[in-house]
Amino acid sequence: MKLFNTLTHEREEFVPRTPGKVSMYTCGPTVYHYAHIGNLRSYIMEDVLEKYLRFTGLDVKRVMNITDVGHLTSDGDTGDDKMLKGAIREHKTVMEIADFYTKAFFADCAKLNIKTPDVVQPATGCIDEFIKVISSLIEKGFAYEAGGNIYFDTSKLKKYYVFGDVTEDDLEVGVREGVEEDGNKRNKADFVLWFTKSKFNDQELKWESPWGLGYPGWHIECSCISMKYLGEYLDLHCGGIDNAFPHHTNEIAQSESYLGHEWCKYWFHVHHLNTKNGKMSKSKGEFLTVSLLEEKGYDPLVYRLFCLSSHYRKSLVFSYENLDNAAVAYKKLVAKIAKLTDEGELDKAEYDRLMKGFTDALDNDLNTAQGITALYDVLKSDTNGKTKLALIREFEKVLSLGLIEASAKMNEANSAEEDIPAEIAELIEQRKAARKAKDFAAADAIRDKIAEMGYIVEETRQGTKVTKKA
RNA sequence: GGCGCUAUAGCCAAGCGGUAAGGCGUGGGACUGCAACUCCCUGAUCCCCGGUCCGAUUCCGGGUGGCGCCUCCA
Repeated sequence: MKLFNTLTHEREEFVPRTPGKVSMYTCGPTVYHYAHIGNLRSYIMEDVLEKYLRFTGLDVKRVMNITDVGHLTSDGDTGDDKMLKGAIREHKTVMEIADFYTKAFFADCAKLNIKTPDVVQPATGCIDEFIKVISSLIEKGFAYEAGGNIYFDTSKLKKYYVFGDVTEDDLEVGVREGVEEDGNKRNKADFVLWFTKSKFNDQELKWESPWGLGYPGWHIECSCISMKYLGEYLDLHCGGIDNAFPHHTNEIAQSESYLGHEWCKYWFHVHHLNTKNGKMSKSKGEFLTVSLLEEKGYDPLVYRLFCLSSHYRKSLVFSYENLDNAAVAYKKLVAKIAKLTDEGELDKAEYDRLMKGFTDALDNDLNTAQGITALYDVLKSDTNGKTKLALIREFEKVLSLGLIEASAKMNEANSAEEDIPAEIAELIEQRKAARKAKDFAAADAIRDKIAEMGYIVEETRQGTKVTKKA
């Protein structure tokens, strides 16, 4: 398959280093608050990528970190610790906060049919690895101590800004409000590997290190966790586009300096979910969660469909109007699939043709929008139900929209007339009689009454249909 | 200011040199007591200006707009 590689700015054929095997790393959440649906867009698209790689027969090992320490609101020694802030906000300990929001994150993922990675590693579980790598970086001359902290020296690199053609002078410092420069740094782009001097006397999580009691910087965890589980070479690193700089740039700097060779070949970045006012972000305050969508009556999988109907490398504007659009499309899709039966012989030629439509789409830089179209093409084909269902089941291994399950549920609801309470059944009989007598006012009144009792009456081509309200 | 991504119908969106997929909505129709469901029909000189080419939405150059990053972010 072809993937756009942020490192080269080109669509490249994805060729893993070891034939048949893929080592894949994903930057996980900082567990100081709920994930919002913008965060989850990235995880949805990465999930599709992982599943498609598996679909094509590759053996994927995927690792994700959980940031539960060291993520400051600024990368100098000045920012607040996000975890600590969360703990203060909720009057809990940092570890309680981490535990709570880690669980919440995976619960949201489960609702969105996002598979849990093979390895999930909290940063606090790898302190020894961090110390090992930082020590080596100091030894090799890539890191220095200043003001009690250990910094990575970006001036020692041949090339630091790997994702864009920039020099240090091009960068404006303090563009964002509230960012202070750390005077300990030798170079503007240097970043902290290990903190010992911190203005937080109440920093709860501290570890012994050769440089004193302290805690790790944010960037070091991803490099170390990746290397611990996936070795010296990484095929694919994923994350949100906002992490390209500085986070991923710093990861590359420290990893390659430590290893002495190229580290990761392909970089996959998902673009943002925006509102009319720009990027949805936690620091701006207002943000949408999966639970909130559920409260408003949306199936989380409708949001997944919404994400899949756009390309991952395009910013996507969220609005309820757009989500409603997806909700209707989802419902219709499910209804169409529910009508299919597993009858007939598999039509091999048509199966292959339609399958090709799907794989061509996904092979083309994970074009999920086109993949959804391939799904519609299946439904519109004049082939038999067996062939269609076989294809849909295969597509669903990648799309994971829960279409088969939802259509089965729909069929169940349709055939569950025996579960209708006797009083409802009685009303339906009354309504039938009223309709027969052309007393439509009475019939409509009864229908309203039934609706109040939680059931929906519809006249279909097959006759009166009664379903329980969702 | 620098760097990156992007610009296609009311909305979402595909398209990778040979004269514009798909979804939602709208309007019309079939069906229906009504409604819902379902089915059929319905819409675009592809941001602008140059260039390359027999031919450009597609490639190149230059604009303009949107979004992102430039030490919190997925």
